[in-house]
Amino acid sequence: MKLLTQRAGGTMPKRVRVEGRERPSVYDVAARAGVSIATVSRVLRGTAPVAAETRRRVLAAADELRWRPSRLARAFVEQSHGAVGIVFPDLGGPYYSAVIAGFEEKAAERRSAVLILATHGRANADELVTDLADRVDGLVVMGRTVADDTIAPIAAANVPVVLLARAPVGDVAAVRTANAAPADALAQHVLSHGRRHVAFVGDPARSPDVSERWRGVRRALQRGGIDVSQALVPCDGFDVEHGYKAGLELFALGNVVDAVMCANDEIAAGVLRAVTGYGLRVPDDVIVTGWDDTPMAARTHPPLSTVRQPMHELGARAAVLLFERIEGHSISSVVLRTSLVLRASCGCTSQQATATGGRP
Amino acid sequence: MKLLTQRAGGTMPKRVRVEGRERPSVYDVAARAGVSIATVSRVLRGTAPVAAETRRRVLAAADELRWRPSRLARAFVEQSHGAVGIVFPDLGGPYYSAVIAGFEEKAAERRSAVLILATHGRANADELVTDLADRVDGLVVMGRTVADDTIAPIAAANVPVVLLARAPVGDVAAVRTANAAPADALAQHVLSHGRRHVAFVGDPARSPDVSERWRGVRRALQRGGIDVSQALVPCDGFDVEHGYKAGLELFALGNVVDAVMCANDEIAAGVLRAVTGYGLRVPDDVIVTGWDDTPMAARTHPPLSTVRQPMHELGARAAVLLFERIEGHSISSVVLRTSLVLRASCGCTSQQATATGGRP
DNA sequence: TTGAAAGCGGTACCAG
DNA sequence: CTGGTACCGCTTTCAA
Repeated sequence: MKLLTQRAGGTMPKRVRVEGRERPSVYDVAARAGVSIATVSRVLRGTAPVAAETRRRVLAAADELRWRPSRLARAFVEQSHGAVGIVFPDLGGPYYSAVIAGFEEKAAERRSAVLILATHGRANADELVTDLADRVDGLVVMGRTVADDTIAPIAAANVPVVLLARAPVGDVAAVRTANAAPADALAQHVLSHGRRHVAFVGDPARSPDVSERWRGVRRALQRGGIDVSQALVPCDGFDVEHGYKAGLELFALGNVVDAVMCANDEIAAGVLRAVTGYGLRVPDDVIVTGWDDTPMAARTHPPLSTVRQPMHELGARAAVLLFERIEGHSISSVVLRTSLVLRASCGCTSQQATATGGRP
Repeated sequence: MKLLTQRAGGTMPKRVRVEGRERPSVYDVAARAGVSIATVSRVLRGTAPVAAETRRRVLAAADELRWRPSRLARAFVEQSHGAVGIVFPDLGGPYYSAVIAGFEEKAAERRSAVLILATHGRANADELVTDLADRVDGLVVMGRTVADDTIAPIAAANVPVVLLARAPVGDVAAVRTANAAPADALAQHVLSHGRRHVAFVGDPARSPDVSERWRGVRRALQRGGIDVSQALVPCDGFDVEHGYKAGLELFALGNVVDAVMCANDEIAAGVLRAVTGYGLRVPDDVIVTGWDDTPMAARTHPPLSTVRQPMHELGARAAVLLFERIEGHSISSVVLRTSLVLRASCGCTSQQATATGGRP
C-alpha cells in the first residue's frame, strides 16, 4: 500500500501534503486509496463505472480521512452555487413566513440552499441585492423591495429572476395573486350591506398588492356613486400597531365612516381595536375587512371578513418557476386565485367563499 | 491596442476566448486593458499600488465588458463562503422573526450572506444541516432543531458553530436567555396572588427553553407546597391554535385551575380565548401568563403578564459570537437577561419590570 | 476500468 | 509599478 502511493510517475499527487490539521482533499484520498483523483471523483459521483474493489478502497480512504468534497471547489468547477435567493422587505408577520415556507420547501426538494435577504428599508438595499445576485443560481424578489433599475441589470446578466407579488416587468416573469378584482368584489359586498362611507386603510405606494387592492376598491366605490376623495387612509406599515394608529386617527377626525377596508388582516385587527376602543360596534356601526385570511382573521372579535390568498403556494410557485428558469426552460407569469371569506365583521354570519380573479 | 493584446509571450491569456455570450473573466478584462490579470486583480482589490493611467484603463475595460469578478472563483481561492447559516425549527411567529432579524442585521454589517434553514420537523433535517455546514463559514443552530450527534461532527470538522436558545454542549458556545430563574420568580408571583392550582402549558421536550421554564415553575410550586404531579399540560406547538386547544382540554377536564402559566405569549393568547370561552374571568377566576413579551402580549384582553426576553439581541449576539469565532477568536457562552412584565392578566394593574437571571 | 492533464476564474507571491 | 505563474480542489475529457 505504501509502495503503491509512492510509485514514481504514478498516482502520486504533485503537491506533497502532510496529513495534518488541514482539511483533506481528493489528493489525500486518492493517495491513501492508491488511485488517481479521477477515480475518487468517479466513485463519489457515480459518474462512470469503477471496479468494486477500487470503489471499496476509495470509500474506505474517504471515510478514514473524514473527507467531504469541498463544496467551494465543486461549485466553482460546476459554475453553480446550488443556492437560490429570496428578497423581502421584512420577515415579520404570517404573510412573509408562509411565503418563505413555501419557497423553502421547494428549494429543499431540489437540494438547493436558500439565501434570504430582508432589506428592512436599508439605504443600501440595492447594493445588497446586487451582491446577492452574485451568490445564487437564481433570485426571487418581492414587490417593491428594490427598484426596477436594480433588477434590470441582474436579469440582463443572465441571472434567473422571478418577481413575487407584483406585475412582471420586461421579460422577467412574476408570480402574484389577484387583487383588483377581489377587492372590487369585496367592496361591492360592503356596499351591499348598505354602507356609503367607506375608507381604505393602507399605503398603495408600499406594495403593488396594496396598490391594486385600493384600485379595485376605488373602482367599486365609484361605480356605487361614492366620493372616494377622502377614502384613502394612510398606514405606514402592515402590522397591528400601524393599523391601530391608523384606526385611531381615522375616527379621531370625527369621520363618519361606516366601513373600513384594510390592506391586510393585521391592519384590520388594529383597526378593530381602535374602533371598539371608541365604543363603536362591529359590524353594526362599522364594518371592518382584512386581506390574506391569516389564522388570526378567524380569531378577532368579531371574526374578520377577508380575502384569502394562497400565501404558501405563492412562495412555492415562485420557487418552481425559478428552478425551471434556472434549468433553461422559458417560463411565464402566474396569477393565483383568491377567494372572499365572509365572516361576522362585515355583517355576514355564515362563511361563504367565492373564487375571484386569477388564472392558475 | 490590438497589437498589445496579441504580442507573443506577452500578456495574452493562454485560453483564447471569443467575446461572446459567456460571462467575461479577468483574462478578457486584462486583454482589453492591455495588462496582466495580476494587475486587474490589484486594481479591483486595491491590494497594491497601480499607476493611475493603468488603473483607469482596467476600470474602463471592466466597465465596458460589464465584468464582475466571479464570486464562485473568489470564494474558492479565498476558501471562504462569505456566508453564514442559521437553522430553525420553523419560521412563523414573532419570536423567530425577531431572532432572525437580529442575526441578519449583524450579518449584513459584515457583508455576509445568510443561509436560512427551517427544518419543519423534516425527517432528513440532520442531513440538511450537515449539508448546510458545507456551504457556510459558520453556523447557528437553535434549540433542539437537530440532534447533538449531528452538531458534534460539524464542530469537529472545524466549522464554527454557535448554539442558540439552549445550553452549550462540549466546547460549542451558546447564546441563550435566562429561563429557570425568571420562571421561578413568575410562578412565585402567581402564588403571591393567592393561587394554589397552577398549570403550566407547554411541551418541555420541544425546546430547552420550555424545559427550563417548566423546571423553574415546578421548583417554585414545590417550594410553595403545591402538588405538581398534574400541573404539566401538554401542548404540541407554540402558536395560538395549539394554546387554544390546550386551554380547551385543560378546562374540559373539569380541572379546578386558578392559574395557567404558558410556555410563550401565543399559547397564552390561545389559552386566554379558551378560558374566556368557558365564561371564566381573567384574572379573577384564572390567572394567565405568557413568555417573550411579544407585541401581542400588550394587546390581549386582558393584557398579558409575561417575561420579556431580548429576542432581537439573541440573534444579534449569536451572530457577533459566530463572526468572532470565524475570525479565529475564542468565544464563550452568553446568558441574556430577562425581565418580568406584569400586566392585568395576573391581577396586577400597573406594569413593573424586574431584571432576573442572566449575566450579560 | 483507470490515469494524466486541462481547465474553472480568481489571488498572491516572486522577479524584474 | 507590472508581468509571469503557481496554486485553490474538483470535474471531465482523452488515451491507454
